[in-house]
Amino acid sequence: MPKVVDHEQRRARLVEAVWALAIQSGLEGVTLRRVAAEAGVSMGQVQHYYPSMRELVRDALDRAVRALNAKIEASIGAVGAASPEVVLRECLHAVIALDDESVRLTRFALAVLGRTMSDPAMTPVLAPGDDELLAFTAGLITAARSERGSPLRGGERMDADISWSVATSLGVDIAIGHRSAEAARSLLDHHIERLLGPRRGEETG
Amino acid sequence: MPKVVDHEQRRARLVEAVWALAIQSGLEGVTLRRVAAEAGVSMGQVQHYYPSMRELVRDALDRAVRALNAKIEASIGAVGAASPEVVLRECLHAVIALDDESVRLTRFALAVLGRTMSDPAMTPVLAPGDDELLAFTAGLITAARSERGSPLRGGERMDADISWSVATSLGVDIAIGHRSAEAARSLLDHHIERLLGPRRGEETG
DNA sequence: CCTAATACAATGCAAACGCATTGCATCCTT
DNA sequence: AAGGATGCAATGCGTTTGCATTGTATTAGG
Repeated sequence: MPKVVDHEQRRARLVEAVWALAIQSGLEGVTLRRVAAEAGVSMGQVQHYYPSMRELVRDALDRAVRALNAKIEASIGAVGAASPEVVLRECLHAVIALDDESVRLTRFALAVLGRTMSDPAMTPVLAPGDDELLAFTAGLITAARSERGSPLRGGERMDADISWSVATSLGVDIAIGHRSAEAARSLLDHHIERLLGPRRGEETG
Repeated sequence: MPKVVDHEQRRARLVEAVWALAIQSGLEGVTLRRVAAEAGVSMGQVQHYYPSMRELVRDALDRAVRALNAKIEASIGAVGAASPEVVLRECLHAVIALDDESVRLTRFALAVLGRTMSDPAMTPVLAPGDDELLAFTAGLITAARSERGSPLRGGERMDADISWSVATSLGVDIAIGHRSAEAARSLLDHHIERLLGPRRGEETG
């Protein structure tokens, strides 16, 4: 019965505005009026789609995290069937191979993290790797090691956990400008090399 | 000529109030009036010691970072002269051995990080390990490895960089409640073990 | 065509904000 | 004792905030 519009598109536009504002002037710079202005719509429209500021930011964070995950999963899926080592490398590198959009999203997520801590309802969305992901990664490490002929020592699960920590930490460093992408990449390569150990027959000293 | 008071104590009290407010309700919850109330003083006093909100938060961040570093350096200094491996372990563990106060400070620093990105004047205070620290740590790693009789492969500088990333990343995880202290500790131990390699004569597989 | 529901747009409002100003009490200096 | 600098308390101001309310245009169903 009403005017028919694309709700999804409206929300996406508003959230986009929130991202832009938060990145350029901090989360404190995100107000209903400014979001409306940035999106080029009226304040009434913002209120129509989000009952409160809180909900707006919440959805913006939610969409940012989803978008980031989607990008990572896409680049992982792109490698297709390959050796465990290649897949592992792609997984970890995907986290730090941030295009401009990903940097924006990461920065936004980081900006929200501060507020997040005092708002338990928002926390879960930023939780670290789940059990499933760690188990999968541990499997990759095990396979890659045995493929290299490198000795297994157990603790691959911990190795996986640490590797994700390293990758995300480097990703954050890139996003906030504390590291260049190349520096992060070579660090991650170094980590993976140490992680998988020497190839069969390779000298170690 | 004026009333004589302990300026340092006043500022410390105000900054303490900022920390408390920021942790419990986010940085947005830090206002001049609330800081005054939390510190149990008048708003006039807050203004007297800090010309603007910005300066207040800036000093609060500065003091938080200093306090954190002081704690870490203290626990490192406590080990005195010891083997490189012991010193190295202490250095890295110091970052994740957070007492309640350190957790508060870390959380605060994290809360400010969001705003920081849009305020370049504040950024440097949160910069990662400097060259000096990395060189020192790389030296420890080299020494610890040779003490173990573990082969050197070069790249100790990168190993040092990665190790600090792991430690700080774990520290952050603890502070925001994504990991327990024990879990972080065993992960860090695992990392160090892999980092230093097998002891002479030890089986690897 | 009529009606009701929807999608806004416009405006209003109380609260809260940072900061400026003012006034007074205190204490050292002379 | 006088005087001036300082430490603060109190209050006021103009702006901005999130949100509520109200009004209006649009369109599907009857």
